[in-house]
Amino acid sequence: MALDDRKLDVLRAIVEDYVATQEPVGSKALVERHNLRVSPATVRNDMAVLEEEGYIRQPHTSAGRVPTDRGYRLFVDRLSRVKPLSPAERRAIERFMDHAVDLDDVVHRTVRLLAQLTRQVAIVQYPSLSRSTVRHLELVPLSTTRLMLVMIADTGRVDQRLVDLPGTLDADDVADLRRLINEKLAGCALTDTPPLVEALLDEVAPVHRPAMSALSTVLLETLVERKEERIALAGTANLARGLLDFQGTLRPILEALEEEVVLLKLFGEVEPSMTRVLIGDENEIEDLRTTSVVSTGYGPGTIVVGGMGVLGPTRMDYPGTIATVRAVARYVGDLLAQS
Amino acid sequence: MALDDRKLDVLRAIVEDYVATQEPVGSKALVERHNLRVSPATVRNDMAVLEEEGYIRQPHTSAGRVPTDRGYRLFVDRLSRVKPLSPAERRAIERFMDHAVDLDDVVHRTVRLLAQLTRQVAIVQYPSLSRSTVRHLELVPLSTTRLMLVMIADTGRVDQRLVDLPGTLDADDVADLRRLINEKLAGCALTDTPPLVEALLDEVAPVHRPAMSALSTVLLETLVERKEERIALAGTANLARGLLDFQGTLRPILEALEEEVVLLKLFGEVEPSMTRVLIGDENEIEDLRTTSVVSTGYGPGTIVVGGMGVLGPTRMDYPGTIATVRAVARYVGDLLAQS
DNA sequence: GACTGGCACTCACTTATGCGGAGTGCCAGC
DNA sequence: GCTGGCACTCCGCATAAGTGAGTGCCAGTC
Repeated sequence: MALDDRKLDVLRAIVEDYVATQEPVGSKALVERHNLRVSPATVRNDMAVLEEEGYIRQPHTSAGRVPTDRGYRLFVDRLSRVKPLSPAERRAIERFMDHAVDLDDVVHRTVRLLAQLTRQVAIVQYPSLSRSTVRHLELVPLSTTRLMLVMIADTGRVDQRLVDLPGTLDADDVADLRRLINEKLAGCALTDTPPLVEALLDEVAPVHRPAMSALSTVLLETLVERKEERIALAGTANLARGLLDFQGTLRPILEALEEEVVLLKLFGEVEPSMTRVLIGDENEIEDLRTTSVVSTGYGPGTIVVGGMGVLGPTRMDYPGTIATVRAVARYVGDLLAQS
Repeated sequence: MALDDRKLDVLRAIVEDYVATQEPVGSKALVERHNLRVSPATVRNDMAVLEEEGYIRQPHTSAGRVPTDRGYRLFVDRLSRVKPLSPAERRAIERFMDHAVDLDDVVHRTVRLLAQLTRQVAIVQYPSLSRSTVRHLELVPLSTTRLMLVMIADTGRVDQRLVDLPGTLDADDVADLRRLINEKLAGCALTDTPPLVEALLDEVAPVHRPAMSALSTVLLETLVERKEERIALAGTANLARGLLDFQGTLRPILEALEEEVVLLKLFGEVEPSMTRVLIGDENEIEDLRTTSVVSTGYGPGTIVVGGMGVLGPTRMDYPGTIATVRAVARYVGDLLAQS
């Protein structure tokens, strides 16, 4: 059954009021606050239809109506326009982000900024190794039998690992190895490196085979296997604000948020410059079924190196949140493009 | 007024019962559960004295007694022995920590381990830069006018910063600079470096003065000013478990926990192998006055490179928590000593 | 003097009962 | 198809009464 325009208006009004007041909204209040040009009784009839279709529901008989997940979905898809950010917000983003000194700082600032602007929980994925390329590999001798391998990715991310050598190497040997691995690997996408690393063994002088072998093992681990993608989180205190939203469910939500693996799922398939909205039930993760997630990919230009987003009660200001997430993601993308 | 032994026994019993049940404890229940060899009436008299002295209090007339912060303090100082860890716990520590691959991993595992074992919020400070020494400085040319400075500390911690050069440098120039700064700075305690960095300017060929100047600015920032000490946090979900403990105060606590500056205060003056217990009111931080913090320093051998601890309701199992924090800190210290 | 049993009292917590109000569904009329 | 009117439902809140754990105090005992 098709919903006529007025019914959609009613739904929109219900969502907006409920989001604002957090209280079930009744027909009378509705006509007063929005200038629907009809009487409460008419609105009630519309509401009955909307309820039948599953877009709203009553917490109990003779209470006002509350949007269902399905109702929010319709609202997000068809009834709302993304609100442009206020100049103040734009300025806040610039002011806050422009002081970032390195990647770590960028990520930290981003996540805190998002949490602050949206007043929800913010989640930012560090630029993912698997989507970046090697900028430089550094070998630092710690002793004659021990190296530290430092990998610098083009996103600015730095990873380091210890390498225990089977034999000893002097400074010149290390320099040779350093030159060699950079020659072969610098500039490659991380995902392309494994065969190149294998090939390295043949390039090296026989004396250095064992060392190279130890090194390449660690290289592979660092470059590929170590998928362990990092996540930054902020604003969990905002969950406690809406205590009404999460009656007894706060605990499992906090627990889910501490599991990095779980969070990474949220960004599973972030698409370039696409904002994704996951509402309540739609969430794969059981414990997050009472929440909504607004997420997007980010990165320099059109490339996506990671995801960021916010998580809050299904009762959230979708247009505002979507706008904020997009704006921040774009800004961080530009920042990464510069460096 | 001195408290005789039995009164102390009563206090101990009250603390233990209250910690276990989370409910005000009455005189009758007390004699039943602990074999104090006296009647409830006698216990009541003792309780009256303890209350007068401020060690316990009644939530309301005709309720059982609850320990005050002062009561916990006495308990911790004089009435409890640190519980030895169970073999299972020891094994858990080893099993969990031995898979750590680098410093980041050590810290992450430590904080999660602590949270899990104590069922509280765990806080671990990354090995602090200011207490460590420079192991190696690396310069990586990103373009002819841009370098990445990577500092490796003896604790395994790695920091990086971008350096924009006023002019251009080729690979050999960079190599020269690298050699120079390592010659002068490697092995120094970070706190000792500022004068050495100043001196660097005179050591360098006049052509490279401007470059060195830019570099030394960043060096100073990285080595010293950048006190921004990092913190890892886990187990915030455990706060929600004791919802009874933190009625409306959960939000401010979560907020305080997100402020790294606040957390660092907790470790302000960690002392070597000293476990510090901060109970309720004793905490400097307003919002954390309803919580207790058990913290200790850690590091290789007797050196302290950072702090770790747990935070929970004042109603916590102090002997168990203290034992766990100590054991984990010692284990991590040993781990750092090895590398 | 220290401990005990007894007893009256206090006060949170629970259950029962009543009431007001917001909101609904339905219907007859325009 | 919209509206005003009306009876009905049920939540939320307040008041009232009952229950019980726990106390403070006192007089009595060892």
